[in-house]
Amino acid sequence: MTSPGYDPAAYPPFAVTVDLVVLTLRGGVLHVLLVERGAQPWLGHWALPGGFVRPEESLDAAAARELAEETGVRDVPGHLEQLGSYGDPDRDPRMRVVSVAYLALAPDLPEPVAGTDAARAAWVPVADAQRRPLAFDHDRLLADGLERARAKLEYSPLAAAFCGPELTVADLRQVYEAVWGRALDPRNFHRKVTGVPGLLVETGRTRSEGRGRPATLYRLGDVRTLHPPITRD
Amino acid sequence: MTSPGYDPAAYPPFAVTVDLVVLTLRGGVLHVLLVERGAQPWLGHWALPGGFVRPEESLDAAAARELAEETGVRDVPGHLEQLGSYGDPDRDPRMRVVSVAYLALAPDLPEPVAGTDAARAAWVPVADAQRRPLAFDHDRLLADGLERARAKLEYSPLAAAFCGPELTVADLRQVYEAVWGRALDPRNFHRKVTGVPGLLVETGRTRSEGRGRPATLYRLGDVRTLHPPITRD
DNA sequence: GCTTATTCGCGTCAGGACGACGATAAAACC
DNA sequence: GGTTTTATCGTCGTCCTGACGCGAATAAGC
Repeated sequence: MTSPGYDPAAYPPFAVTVDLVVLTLRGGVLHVLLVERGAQPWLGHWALPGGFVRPEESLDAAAARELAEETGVRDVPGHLEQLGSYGDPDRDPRMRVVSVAYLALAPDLPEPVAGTDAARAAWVPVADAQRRPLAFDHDRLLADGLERARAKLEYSPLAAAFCGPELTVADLRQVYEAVWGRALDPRNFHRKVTGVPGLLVETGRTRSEGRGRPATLYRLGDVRTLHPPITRD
Repeated sequence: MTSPGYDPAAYPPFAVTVDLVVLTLRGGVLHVLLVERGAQPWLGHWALPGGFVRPEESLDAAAARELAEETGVRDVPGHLEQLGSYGDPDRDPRMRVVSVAYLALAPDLPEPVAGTDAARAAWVPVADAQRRPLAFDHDRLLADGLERARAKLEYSPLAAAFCGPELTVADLRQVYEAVWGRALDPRNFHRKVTGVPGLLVETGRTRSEGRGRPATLYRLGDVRTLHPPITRD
């Protein structure tokens, strides 16, 4: 709530940024979008992409804009949601910064383009990204984003955000296996996914991936929550 | 992430506040803490309590400080977690404000004290609070906080945050019924709650509420997640 | 063409959790 | 003592689960 007696001297202004945890699937492996910092502090370290919120844009709009800029794709398909805010007083030595983190899930995208403030940008396997120390508190942002994604796969159709508009049951299963880091029984997974009413709509066509029986092609239905959920235990 | 070429003219500063959705149980009815605004804008309207984040405190610390100030209790027992951030450009006509919302769950507390910037403060039944238009975008904050609380009761021991250190199964059930707004079968609820390993630890004593058989008194165990969950369907 | 490997999709089975509800236990109230 | 109230335990049929067998439909090798 905004106090009526706002005194700019007593409450110095904050800088507000958005940081993005962008996840995608490349060759069955979960990747996260990272940029290499080209300036102090944390010069040379890998960091999550992000930037300042502009005066006239909402937080969601700022996240969407940054996502498009950093991936080089105009309208990024997939999913974008707020993750949380991180504003410890010493997270940036230069000034007081509050960062609003966003989680993005996208299908496989082309190689990213480095922004003006980054030396380079790349898709990094999540396992590698978690091994190296990231800039600022981005280790925690990444961990929180991963946990959010893992939890949401259980009760939402969000796994489809990693796929194109038409997908097979095996596509979905590959997403779950990559995000959860665990193999799933193809037969039980097939039963559960096709058992959620309204989740998958048959297109009538099939897709052959080379070897094996062709898989039925589905479009995503309009359900928002999975009943019953796909549990991880 | 923070750009090296930060230009204060290009990126005017933001005010950062914390707003609190404080829920408690009073007489079996879910209440939320509201304050009546004593200044423009939204003078005379009810709003969620909150205030500015100070230069040297973290977001969590600011939320805890405001919670203590607005309730008048030094160390508020219960639970406090971040809900999300709300920063639409026009949410406050005076300046660009980003508000970090927090959700607090507390046992029954004394009547609140009005802060300096509020005409008065009161516990308001949630059903009443949702009927009147709250200041700023606080309708949405309240709705989001309620949904978060309802969802978290399913898979976390958070319902105990509404109770004291010693509680009965009926106490817990009353929390679930008040938050979900739905009657639950006492027998099935008892089986489910006592069936979660490590959730409830017997104290060996009982508590009599007047009529009826005395209930076993429990302390909360140290489980973080409920396996299996208490579902609402 | 025939076999083999591979993937897809369906079916079976036992175990566990569910909602609905009957039955018993231990207190207060009349 | 009898009734009411609340707590706790038990039963039953249904549904979801993981483990796993099996046929169907394709590509690759011979």
